[in-house]
Amino acid sequence: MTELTGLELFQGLSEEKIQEQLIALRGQKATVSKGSVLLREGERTERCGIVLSGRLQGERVDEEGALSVISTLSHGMMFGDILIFSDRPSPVTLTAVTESRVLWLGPVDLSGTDPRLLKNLLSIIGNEYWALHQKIRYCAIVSLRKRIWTYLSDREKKAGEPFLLPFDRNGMAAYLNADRSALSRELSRMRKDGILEYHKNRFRLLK
Amino acid sequence: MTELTGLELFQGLSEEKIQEQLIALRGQKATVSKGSVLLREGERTERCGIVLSGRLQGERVDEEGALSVISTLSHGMMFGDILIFSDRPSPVTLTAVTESRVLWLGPVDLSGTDPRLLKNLLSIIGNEYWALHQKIRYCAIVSLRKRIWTYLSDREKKAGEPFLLPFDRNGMAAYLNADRSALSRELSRMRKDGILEYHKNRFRLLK
DNA sequence: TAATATCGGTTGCCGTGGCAACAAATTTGT
DNA sequence: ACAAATTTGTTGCCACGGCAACCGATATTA
Repeated sequence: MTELTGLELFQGLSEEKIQEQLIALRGQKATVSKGSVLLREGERTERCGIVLSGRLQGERVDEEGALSVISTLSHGMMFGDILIFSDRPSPVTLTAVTESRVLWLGPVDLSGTDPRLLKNLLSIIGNEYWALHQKIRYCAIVSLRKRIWTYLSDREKKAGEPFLLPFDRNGMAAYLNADRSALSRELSRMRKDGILEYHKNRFRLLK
Repeated sequence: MTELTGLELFQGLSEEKIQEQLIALRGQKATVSKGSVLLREGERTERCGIVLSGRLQGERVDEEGALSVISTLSHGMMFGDILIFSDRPSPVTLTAVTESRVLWLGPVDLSGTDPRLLKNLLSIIGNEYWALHQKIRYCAIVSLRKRIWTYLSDREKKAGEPFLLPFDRNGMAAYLNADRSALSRELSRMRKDGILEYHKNRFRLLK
């Protein structure tokens, strides 16, 4: 169970306290297979969760069937946490991109939770809210090249020099709200212009 | 002070309880003049607030100077609430579109707040998160006409038959991430095609 | 009421990028 | 190792919509 002590939600709690809270929060681990759906767009949920391993993806398909990727979740990240206290249904479908292990939590009773945990939760929520604003920032950029560049720059700032994206080209296009072939074309142009190098999902920005 | 009892944050609290919490939350009312800035993009804040009257707008200007409107806030809506518990800076600049009155709250000490108020806060946060997802949904629609239509449909669902938008054309374009003249053109076409009527910011959808 | 500013509509130009179709490269399964 | 499937790159076409420029209408101030 020591794999839980590193999670942001449990920051500042002792091992024993975590175990205690885990019971109060009705925590239980589960393994989900690649492609399975954890949460469906439009459905209410009383449970949230934390990714222990693997990768999840928040996505939505419009009426024409076009896929739009909203977020990707990897180790330590939470999902559904903002929704369980509201009566709103999930705005995205949460899918496992790879086989993953998750810690399910809930239904949550606020009165039983440690105030430190609550503080951690609010901080996590702030981060998710921030990430969503980033996504909006990308969306708002009209020029595809600038959109790509802004996104890659942000990733580089976070991950440093040559970095990996959590996407294949389809996913990247779906996240950046672009046509896949247009994305490929623009990446080629940018490479030809000498402002970046890449191979598959490994990128390095020049200049 | 009875104007506070209707606010979502104070739902379920008695008048006296509200007064008590107001002190704990360091609440104070203020009037802000049209055009003034309540919160600047990139700055941290320890205070949040509730709109009592008037209208605020969350916006951002990109490096080319193009304005992008992220959200509009009117009576009863909160701002900054998600940020005060996280170390993230504000992703938007919050501006008063009209002269407005706001109730400032904070710095907030979690331990001093009523659990019902906390529950209300989490519900409000859920709604804001949801609204941001709506905004992303609009952003993700490539066709301008469909983007406009989706937005207007949502407004109609909420407000019914002929409804008013909280925008002039510039604001509407900035919210829908479009060029103003392109928006005007498309609205004209849609009117000619007989799928909507409008005059200034009053709209009615047909079909 | 004239003068000025703001706001909304219209139109021509033309580049970006969506779309489709195909080819090459890489991965997966048997 | 071969075949099938998936992923990625390339290219031609062309429409959507950004951009600029202009005009009329409405609102604001002197």
